[in-house]
Amino acid sequence: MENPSEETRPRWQGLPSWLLTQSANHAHRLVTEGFSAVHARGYHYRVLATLEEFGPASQAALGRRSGIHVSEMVATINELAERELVERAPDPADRRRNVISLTAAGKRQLRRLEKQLAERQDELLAPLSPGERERFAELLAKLLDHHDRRAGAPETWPG
Amino acid sequence: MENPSEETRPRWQGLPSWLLTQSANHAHRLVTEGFSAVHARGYHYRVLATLEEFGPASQAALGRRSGIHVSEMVATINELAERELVERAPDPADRRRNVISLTAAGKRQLRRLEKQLAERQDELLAPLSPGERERFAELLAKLLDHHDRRAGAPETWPG
DNA sequence: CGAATATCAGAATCACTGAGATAC
DNA sequence: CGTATCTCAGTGATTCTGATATTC
Repeated sequence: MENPSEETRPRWQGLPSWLLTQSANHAHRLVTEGFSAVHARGYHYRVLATLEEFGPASQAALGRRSGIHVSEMVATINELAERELVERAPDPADRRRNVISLTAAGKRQLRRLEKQLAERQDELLAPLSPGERERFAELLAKLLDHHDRRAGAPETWPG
Repeated sequence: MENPSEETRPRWQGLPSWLLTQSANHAHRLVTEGFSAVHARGYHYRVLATLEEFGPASQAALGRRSGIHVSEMVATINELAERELVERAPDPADRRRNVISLTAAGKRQLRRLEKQLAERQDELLAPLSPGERERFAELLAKLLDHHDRRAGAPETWPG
């Protein structure tokens, strides 16, 4: 009964939704590994990148721009501030707010994270030719564009 | 500061790993919704489909074939048995084991689940032409095949 | 004895909800 | 007053690990 080389493939393994979610698991794992190699997680990268792109901002604004839930943002900023990768200062113009800004060390960490990210993309796409990679990204973008229009993007990622 | 139409797209939104994980979230959501429309979850489908495909089996064998963890299997079979979609009987030949088998009601439920699944695949792939859908599945299969060889498939899915 | 089976309890991760205090 | 911000506690879903008892 316990045949080690199982006879058939379960029927669902050809379904697009299965292929997609399984591939995404691999992608998630690769990226998470890359981040944790420099002692970070996905939220750290997203906050640092958003800060570099849009400049200093309140935690709420950062959350909107990076797609991170406000209550997650608190913990994320705690972690980044503790390592002095960002600075958290009260906003003199609006005392409800903290102004979060990128430090020099934060910028250096962002460079490391981007290096990891690039390497892991390459690892993820290893079996595909350059043409296939392009086609793959196009198809995914088309799919995502369609579904994001029908329901605001949920925004999940390695953590 | 809180411009409602945000200026630029964050840089990571073009990354294959991002596109893939976001698309997978949509796929996961669609399939989960489909299953819950008939009061089921992914594990239920997988167990029922595996039973139909391979016949009655112990919980451990079912787990290996469907990629469900043994300890998850207990709860899953509890849920299915309570609704009489499967039968759980002690194995006279090996008293450690339960023999799980599909009931007529379970087979009917499996048909409903497969109908949902087909519909949701279609919804997922809506923006793609038939040719694109084929190409998409090929690329995903190629990716998955590569990575599954390097690390035994983790097997996650709607639940 | 070691290995397999079924069960249960608990940990880790992830994203969210809800409530509170403060400030606009 | 209603709304926004920051914080924290807790929920629910998901997937493991570990421990136990039983049987092979």
